[in-house]
Amino acid sequence: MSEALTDRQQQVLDFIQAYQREHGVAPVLREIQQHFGFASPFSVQRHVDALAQKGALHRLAGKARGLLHPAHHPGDSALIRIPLYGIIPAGLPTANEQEADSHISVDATSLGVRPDAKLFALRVRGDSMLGAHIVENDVVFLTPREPRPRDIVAALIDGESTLKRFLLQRGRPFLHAENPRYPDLLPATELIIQGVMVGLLRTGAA
Amino acid sequence: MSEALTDRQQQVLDFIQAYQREHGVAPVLREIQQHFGFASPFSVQRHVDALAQKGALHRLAGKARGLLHPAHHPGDSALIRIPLYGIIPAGLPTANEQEADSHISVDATSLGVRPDAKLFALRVRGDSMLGAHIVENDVVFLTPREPRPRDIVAALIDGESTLKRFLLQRGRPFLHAENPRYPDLLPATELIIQGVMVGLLRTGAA
DNA sequence: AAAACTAGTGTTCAATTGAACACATCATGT
DNA sequence: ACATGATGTGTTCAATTGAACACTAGTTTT
Repeated sequence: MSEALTDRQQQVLDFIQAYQREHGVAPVLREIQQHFGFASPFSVQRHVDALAQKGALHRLAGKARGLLHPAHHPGDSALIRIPLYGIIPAGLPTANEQEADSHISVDATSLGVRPDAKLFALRVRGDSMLGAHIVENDVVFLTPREPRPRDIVAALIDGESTLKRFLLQRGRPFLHAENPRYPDLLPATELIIQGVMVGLLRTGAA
Repeated sequence: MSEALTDRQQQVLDFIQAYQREHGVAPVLREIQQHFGFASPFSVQRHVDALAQKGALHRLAGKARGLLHPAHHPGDSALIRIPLYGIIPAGLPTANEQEADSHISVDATSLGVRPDAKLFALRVRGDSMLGAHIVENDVVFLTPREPRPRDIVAALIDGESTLKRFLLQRGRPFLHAENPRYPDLLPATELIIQGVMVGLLRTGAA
């Protein structure tokens, strides 16, 4: 479907990509013109037209800076900025992202979540979820929502948040630590479920 | 440092964010105006000015669609784009990122690597590294460099890349699968080490 | 040699779009 | 009462910027 690009077209495409990364917005036709030293904006115009026709570029006709990389497509490369808490404070960490220790940026599609998902992250302490292959210092991504059975959740127990697996037994919710050294079942009533695990990031090797 | 936003300013900021996600470019002042039903573009202008002054928004003065999220800042978020391969082909996957299945964007600091690090990613097949708490469908991040003892490496064995732990025994390099069901030691000579694991991303819960 | 394609020049026009000013309203606090 | 600030209206201006046309030149294809 997408025909091969000519050398010049590839160069223009590369420049647009680089410009977007550096400035956060698409370049204007005249900026491309300047970069290549063209004497006329029309040269750029036709290269861009060609790129759009070959599907290598999506553009918003008539709109300023409407050059969009297919890769940078709506939704596609939507980065989400996830606040990382050492210990999740009591209450839901919704509004005040300021108090986060730091932030992690990941693109939504790689994490398999919606681009507008409200996530927060928690650094794992201890080995209570070793059986689920979650080790100390792992960073788990969580989203506040109602847990479903077998979800891994962050629950607030004794003022500290802990990772547990959310289970149903005889129709009643329980929390289960995936490590035989920990109490097997805790009644999940009266407990605050802060979030459901949707992903994990580990740095370094094991 | 950043003062509190008024209700209206927050609404405007939210709209800009939503618009960017949906269209890939920032909205134009008049588009914001329409969305809120303002009769005058100047209202928007002052909200945006206020947002910029409070640091909630970065803008390119005079440029069309120059409304930038601080999160989307240039330089600030040293994002690295990591090509994800299903199966790493023979040879080092350096230049041709084009053949990657997809890309994952993560900020370098969160991964604990240098911003100019050349990484690639590999989706884990099988359970050969279960002992290191790496499970099927995990995505491991690797960098091409000389392995050190106890590093987890991707090695090319029989035309397929496999994760193993790199060990020294009696001064000689060996590869070790962290799973008793797999052959314990393989001589690491004559094998191509494609990369050393520097991180891991898991989507979904366990 | 003719046709087709890529690349570029010079120029013009109009739509898009950011910026500015003066004035009005409402709430808040002094 | 008075000042202050947030919010909104109407209007005007100028810079930014995409789109178009006519013409030239080199290369490849037919």
